[in-house]
Parts: sequence; C-alpha cells; structure tokens
Amino acid sequence: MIVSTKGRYALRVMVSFAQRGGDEYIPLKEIAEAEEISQKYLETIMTTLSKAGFVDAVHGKGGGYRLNRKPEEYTIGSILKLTEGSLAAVSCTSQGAAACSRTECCQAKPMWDRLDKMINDFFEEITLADLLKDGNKKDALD
Amino acid sequence: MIVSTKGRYALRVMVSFAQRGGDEYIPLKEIAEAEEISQKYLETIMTTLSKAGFVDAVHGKGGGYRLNRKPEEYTIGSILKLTEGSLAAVSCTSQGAAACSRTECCQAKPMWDRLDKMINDFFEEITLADLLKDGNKKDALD
DNA sequence: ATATTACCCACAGATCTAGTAGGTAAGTAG
DNA sequence: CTACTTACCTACTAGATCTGTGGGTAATAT
Repeated sequence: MIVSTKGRYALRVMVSFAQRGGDEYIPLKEIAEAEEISQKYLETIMTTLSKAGFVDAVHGKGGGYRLNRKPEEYTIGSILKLTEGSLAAVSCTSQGAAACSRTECCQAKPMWDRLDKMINDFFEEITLADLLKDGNKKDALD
Repeated sequence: MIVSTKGRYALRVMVSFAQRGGDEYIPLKEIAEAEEISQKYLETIMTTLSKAGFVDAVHGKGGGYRLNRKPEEYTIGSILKLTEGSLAAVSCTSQGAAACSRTECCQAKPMWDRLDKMINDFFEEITLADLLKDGNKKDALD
C-alpha cells in the first residue's frame, strides 16, 4: 500500500474544501462530520496541512480552515508526500535508506528508480482541480 | 511501500537462479548464504514459489530448486503479485475491498484505478531476463 | 468571562513485517 | 536398513506501523 488512509483522508478533505469554494473558514468538526472521518484523527492531518502552509487556520469562533491557493495550484503529489511522508514504492529508494550493498539489489535498482519516477510524475501531473472534474471519472481509463 | 522485503528477496533469488543458468538443483541453504538472506525466512518464500509452479523442487541429496522456464518467460509482475499478494497502491482498489460509499472517495477512484493499471503494466512489461541486462542499468532512466 | 476553535502530547488495539524454532516428509547414498 | 540431505509444515514472536482515542493547552471572538 503506497497511499494509506491518512493520505486519502487528506485528499478527501482538500477536495471537499475545493468543492465548497468560498473564503469562509470551516471548523474541523464540520468537515469531520461531513466526511465521516474521526475528528481526533483528522486533527493530526489538518495540523500537518496547516503547518506546511497548505491551508490557513484561525482559532476561535468563526475560525477553522480554508485553502489558500486555487485548486489547480495543489498537486496531488504534494499533498500525498506531505501526509504520507514519502511515496517510495520500495524501501531501497526511500530517502534515509542506506545504499544497498548487494549487487542483486542493484540489479533491480534501476527498475525501482524508474518506478518511483513514474509514480512521482503521475501524482505531480494531477491537481486538486482535476479531481473535481467529471472528466476525471469518465475518460480517465484507457 | 508497495514492494516489501519479501518480494525483493523473491526477485533477487529468481535473478540469482537466472544468472547461474544450468539445470542443476540448488539447495536453499546455498542460495540463502550466497544472497545473505535468512535461511528460514527464505524457506517460506521458496515454498510459495514452488507451490505456484515458478520453480521445480526436489528433495534429498542433489536436490534443491531450479527455474522451469526461460528468464524471459517470468514477468516481474507475476513474481511480485505472488509473493506480495497484491500490488494495489491503495486499499480502495484491492480485491476484497468493499465498494467505498463516499462520493469523495469515488471522486478519486478513477485516479487510483489509473495508478493501479500503470503500476501493473509497468511490472508486466519487465521480465527476469531484462533485469539481467546491463542495459537495464544504463538507459533505463529518462 | 465564556465559548469556540486550533494545537499538542501520550497512549493503545489491530495488523503487518521479518524472522525464529522445531518438527515431518521425501528422496539419495552407503 | 540406516543415515544423511533436502524440502515442507505449523506455530510463535519482537518490532513497527496504522488508525485511531483521551485529556489537556493556547489563541481568538462575543
């Protein structure tokens, strides 16, 4: 599994914000209920998004979260990388991974690298705005 | 992580068999030592490969394992799917997964489907023989 | 002052990963 | 027939990760 619930929740929430449009701040409680996501769990996700500057957050009544860019300015890759930590398909290619000493591993290394690049490119070419389109649903596959 | 140690070990071992060529049976112990993989752990992997008919196995002295096809007749996808169980990048698209009831999830569903197809195609187009080539190393990326 | 909201820290059950332990079955050599 | 070698089987386990929960504190509005 390359994308866990955390990343999928983050995407869902971001899509939800984008769909609402508007400038008002939406409290976490409201999003959690609308999306049927555990409020407590969503807290950690929203805090991550907020700290990374993906959303604005304000405290107190009338506060909450909102997007601070246009949907087409968020790539899916940026959201997933933030919430998942990494999109590496194989531990060999993860950031902290020590270079593998095995030649057999290195025999496959170029393949892992190509895979990583492909996945990365895939997600970087899709934006939040693309997910809003119905076109995404219809002609995506083929 | 879409490919765990188990799948990578399986690949390494299969590559190792392919590199040796020849028809002799190689005992598990020998492979484990050559590849520096835990013998016990490798047992479970080899048994999986054997049961699925990817390798031949014979007991007793002079026995062990060997490939039963040409390297170009094993796709990487088939080996990984067998040992990993699934290459699904997202639980939504896994076999047993109940259809997601959320429209927001379904908003992203076409994307997950495209991703799965892309990853699947990627691995199905590469064979064991390709991993043996140096070309794999050099011009793979770009 | 009070209510509302985001933010922070620690814990916990479930599942998965990577491996271990110890025995049984099958085939070969003497 | 016996001993040896090898594959095969069942069960267990430490550690990590995932998906949360619980109980607070800080900031802002009325």
